[in-house]
This record gives sequence, structure tokens and C-alpha cells, in this order.
Amino acid sequence: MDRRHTEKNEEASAQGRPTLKTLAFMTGLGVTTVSRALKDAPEIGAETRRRVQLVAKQIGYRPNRAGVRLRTGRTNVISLVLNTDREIMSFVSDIIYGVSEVLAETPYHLIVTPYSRSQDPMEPIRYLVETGSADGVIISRTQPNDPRARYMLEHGMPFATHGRTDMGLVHPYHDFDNHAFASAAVRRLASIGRRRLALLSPPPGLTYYSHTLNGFADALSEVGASEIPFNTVSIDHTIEQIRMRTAQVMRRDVRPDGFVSSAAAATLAIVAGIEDAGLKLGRDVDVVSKQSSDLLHLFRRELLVVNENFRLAGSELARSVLGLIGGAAPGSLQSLVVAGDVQAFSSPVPA
Amino acid sequence: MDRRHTEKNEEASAQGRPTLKTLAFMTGLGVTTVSRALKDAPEIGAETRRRVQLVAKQIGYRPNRAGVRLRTGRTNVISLVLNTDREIMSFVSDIIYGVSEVLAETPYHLIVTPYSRSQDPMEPIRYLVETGSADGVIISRTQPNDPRARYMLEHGMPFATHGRTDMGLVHPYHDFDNHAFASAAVRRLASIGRRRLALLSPPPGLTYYSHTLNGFADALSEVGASEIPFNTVSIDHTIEQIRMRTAQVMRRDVRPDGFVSSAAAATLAIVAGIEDAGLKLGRDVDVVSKQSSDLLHLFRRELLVVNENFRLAGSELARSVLGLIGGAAPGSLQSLVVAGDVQAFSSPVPA
DNA sequence: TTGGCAATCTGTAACGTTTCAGTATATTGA
DNA sequence: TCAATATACTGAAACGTTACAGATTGCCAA
Repeated sequence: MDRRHTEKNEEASAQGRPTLKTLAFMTGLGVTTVSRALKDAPEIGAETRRRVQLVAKQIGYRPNRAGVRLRTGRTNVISLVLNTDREIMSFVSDIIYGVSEVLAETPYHLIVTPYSRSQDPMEPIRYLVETGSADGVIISRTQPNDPRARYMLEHGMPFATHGRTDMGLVHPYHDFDNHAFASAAVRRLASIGRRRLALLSPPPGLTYYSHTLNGFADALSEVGASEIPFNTVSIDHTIEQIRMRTAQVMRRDVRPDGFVSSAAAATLAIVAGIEDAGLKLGRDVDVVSKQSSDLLHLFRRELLVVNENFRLAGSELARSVLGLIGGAAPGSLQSLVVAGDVQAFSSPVPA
Repeated sequence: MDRRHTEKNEEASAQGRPTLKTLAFMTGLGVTTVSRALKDAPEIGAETRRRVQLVAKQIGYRPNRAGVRLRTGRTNVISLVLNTDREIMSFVSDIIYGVSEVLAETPYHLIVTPYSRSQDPMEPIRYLVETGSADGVIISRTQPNDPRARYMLEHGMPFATHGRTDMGLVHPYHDFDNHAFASAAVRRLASIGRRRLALLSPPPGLTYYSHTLNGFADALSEVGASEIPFNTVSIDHTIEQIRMRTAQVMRRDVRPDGFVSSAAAATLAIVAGIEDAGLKLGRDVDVVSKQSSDLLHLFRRELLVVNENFRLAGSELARSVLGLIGGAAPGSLQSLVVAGDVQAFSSPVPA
């Protein structure tokens, strides 16, 4: 009554990780049946299915990733592509944590694919697509006309971008409403009497550069304030460059009485530059800054801040890629976080 | 004269990634020969070897990771195990970048394996070992008696730790000399006349907690200064907790006139707490802090800092694991970075 | 000439999985 | 009753790689 034991099946039990063969041996079924039973295929009897799944759970069966990958091409890997030297510090860990959070409940692993300044940003993308090293990709530093997005779209590689593109192509993204941020910042500065505003923008070339610029400009004309050009530096410049440039502009006759800064680290440099010029934050000038961790208020109580949640960004991006892989419509996997209110620490709400 | 074309070999060329079969077809050799030629096996003719390697390069052959992994068990993956909520922000990105830098020149991928507060730190380790998901592992938050290190040692999983253990077991590590840091910090504070020092330590339990404590205590008795207990908080506590506790202790009659802080973010909180109590940094009290990015001097010019390079840590850790995998002796893969001098920004070198 | 041996090369099997093309058994329709 | 069909299962093949156990050839010593 025991018809298994195909001569070859040299006692599949004993040591090593359990495989389908182990399960087949234990249940007395064929590996095909076991495989199907585990993925709830319809042509498996209900009881058999339950039995297989029970045994699998009992002995802690986990599908061999290499086997699955070789057979199906599915890697169960999501790749986060990062610029190794430009990417701002705290971004990264937050995004990674956000992504991890979501992937933790799935069979997916997160791999980090870095590229450095010297390299073509397309290189890691090409690598991933050509070698099929990932089922999905997350990129940041998104550009209006992003060759990476176009390439992945053309090659059918599921991806999500941190930041939007502007190519008339629809794909998943997560973005922070930087237009709203810049506008709110300007309005806030205007509300406390600031009239000559400078913007420390994201690096030109990235999509949110123009979002930020537009939000800044729109609110500027709305409140009737004027702009002091400050576009020789961006948040991609070094702390020292920003600091010097700030000090320089603050020593002019017509100097800004308000700054809008797109990054927290850069804000430290702006404040340092202001103080280098012998001026005082909150008295001579106010600064509204984005921040991702809640630390700027410790730096100077006079700072005004807007929070951007990168952990959330990571989660959303991960959810989007998974959704896309799962067959959802790309258009349904886009999220935009509207900037929250400008927060102050020292003074009460403005007039 | 054309003896290939084993009926089965249905024109291995055309589309899809090139495989060994493709190469075999193109060179007219067997896949075994091609496989060996590519890895410089000795029993392959010099010319054949060159020819195969040339063709391989020409058509951009890359070994299929799943194939290799399934066959050999080698994953070509290094896993960085991170605590998702405790790990201090800038740590992470720097370490990741450091690791990436090294892995970039190798066939290895970096995967991030997270675990959260709620979980047993052993869980990700067990997962990695049981599923064989990585060829090597990097862990941080190392403890004197670290069950993860012991487990991996027992199971033959190559790993390196960020921070040392103290179990009498030899394994690769990279560490920053926190004893030297704390000593230097105390000496510096003493040299500018500070006599009542408080230490904001790493969380108890981690190895560098006692290193730091010992360095602090040793130098304290050396210079004849006294300690103001401050051990109800550690750098793992929230900014708010540290801030409140600092303010509290600074309002006492006998209060610290010097702080040693093991983390930059915590230092922000300490300074805030000092100022909450109506005291002034540099006048009433001095603070020596570790920092990993060069930002603290922007925060308060009076701060004294010691730099810790986490990017270097990442590189060293990666090199260590790779070395171990490559068969090097674990004892030869240990590095300890001695703390640099305490740096000031505002005042000249102390008397 | 023969046997031995080194130098090169080769086919087959196996890693664990899924898919394809069945096979056996029971059930149904007529 | 027979054939058709549905149900529940199965073996074999394939993904790309490497290891094992040969093959084939040429050369040299005897």
C-alpha cells in the first residue's frame, strides 16, 4: 500500500532544508501536487491542500528562492537605486525603513543598488533590467524627462519614482507637494512682514526644482513680495558653499529678509551664513525650512519648518511597486502629499 | 567540419540574455569547457580560454545568479542587518554607502534585512542562516555576549560586527575606540577647567557602552575630576527625554560643567536642555560630542567634537566579510579606529 | 608498436521550482 | 452499457550553472 519510494528518492528526510521533494515524501504525494497545493491551485482536493499546507507549516518549509527564480524569472527582489554621494543623508535611512516596513510582510527582499557621481545614472538601471536582478525598482532624484523611467517603461520593468516626471507617461510615483510647500512658506514669511525673499532650491534638473520654483513665484506675486536671486547655489551644494553664498548675499544693501530652504542640512548653512554676516535670525531675517526629522527647532528656536515624511515616502513607493507588479493600473498608484502647515516654535501664530 | 548543433540546441543565439549555452554555440565548444574557461580553470588551453573570454566580453555575458545560486549555494549577497527604529539616522546611510562602495567592485549585492523593536534581534539572523539567503552578514548594535555572533559562528555563517564582542570568540569586527574618545573628551574638558562631568552614554547592553564608561572613568580619575550621574538616559532615548533630563540636572545646585555625548543628535538635546535651564554653552558648561557628519559646529560654535567615520566603518565591514568568505583568518579582519583629537571651532587650542 | 600519460575537451546529472502533457479514477449523459 | 467528461493527481522537462566521470588526441618511453 506504499507505492512511493522512487528508487531515486534517497530518503528525502533527515538533514538540510526541506524542499518540495521532502514534502512530497512526507505526504506521499508528487512534487507537482505539493507545489500546486501550496499555491492554492484549483485542481487540488480541498483536504489534500489542507494537509500539505499543514505539513509545510509544521516543518517550516520555505520555497528556495534560487529555484523559483531560475524557473520563473521572478526574483522576489525590489531594488532601491541610490546616488551614493548626492543623496541627502537622512533621506536614505528613512526611505529604507519605510520600504522595509512594507516588504517585511511579503516574500520580497530589498536590495540597494548604488551609483556614484561619476557614473551615468542609467547604468544601474540598465544593469537591473538586463540581468533581471529585480522584479521592481524604486528611483529618486526624478527628472521631468527621466531617461530611467522611459527606459524601464519601454522594457517592462515595474518601477515607482520618488518625485514626478513630466513626459506624458503614466507610472507610479510618490511625491511631496513642493509647490504647496514653497507657497505656504512664502505666505508665512509675508504674514510676518517679510518682503524680500530668497529661495534655496533643489538642484535644477530635478522635477521638484520647478515645482518649488513655481510655488515660490506664484505666492510671491500673490502676496506682492519680491525675490532676491539666490540661484547660484542649491541644496546639492556643500554646506560651506551655501554658507559663504548666504553670508555674501546678506552683506548686500538689498538683502533678503526671508529665506525658503528645501532641505534641513542646507538650512543650518543658511543660518550660519546669516550669522556670519552679523545678522540675527528672527530679527533681521526669517527662514522657513523643510525638515524630515524633528531637529531643526533645537538648532534655532526662531526657525519655521514644514515636515516631510520620508518614511512614509518609502512605504508608499514600496506599496506602489508591489501594486504594479500585482497588476494594478499605474495611474492608481500615484500619491501626492500636500505640505502641512508651517510650524513655529518660538512665537505664537502670526497676525 | 561543423559538428555542433545537437538536435536540441535550437539556435541558441537570437534573443534573450546570453547563457553558457549561447557561448558554447558561438565558440563551438561544450558548455562545460566554456564554464571552466571563464573561471580560468587549469585544464583549459590558453588560446581557448582567451577566445571564450573575448566572446563573453563581446556579447556581454553575465552569469545567471539564480543558476549559480541553485547549483552552488553561493548567493553573492551580503546582508546588512539593521534595527528599523533604534538605529540612528545618519549611521545607516553612511554605512550603506561604505558597504556599497566596496561591493560595487564585486559580484556581490547588498540586501538590507531589517528588524523592528518588537522583534527578537535573532530572528533576522536565523532567517538568513536557515534560508541561506546571504553569503555574509554585517550586524551592528553589538553586545559583549552577542547571541547573534555566537549563532552565526556555530552555523558557519561568515559575518562581521560593527563593534566588538567579549565572548572569547574571534571574529571580524570594525570598531571605533570609544574608550579613547571618552578619555580624550574628559581630558579636554578638564584642560579648560571643567571639573564636574556628565556622560550621555550609549545604551547599556551594547559593548561600546562599557568602553565609553571605562574611558570616561579612567580619564576622570586621571585628571581628578568628578562625575555627575547622568545614567537615567542614553543616546537611545528620545530627544525630548534627553532634553528634559538635561534641563533637570542643570537646575540642581551641584550641576555638571561639562558633558560628554556619544551621539550628535543627542547633543542637540543636551544643548537645548542646558539652555532650557537658563545656562549658556561655553560659559557655564562645555560639551564634547561625537559626530558623524560635519554639522555640529553650525549648531553651536562652542561645541567640541570628535569625528566618527561611518562610511569607513561600512567599507571596513564589507571588506572584512568578503575577506572571511575568501578564506582569510578572522583574526586578521579586525580593525579599530582610534579616536581623533577633540576639535574646537570657536576658541583656539586650550592652554 | 604498444601502453601510459598528460592535455583538452565533453555529456550527464543535479540543485529546487513550475509547467506541460498526460494518467487514472470516478461521474455523468445517453 | 459505453463513451465522454470532470476530478485529482503524476512524471518529465526545463530554467542556467557546476561537478563528476569520462572521452579523445597526441606524444613519449619502452
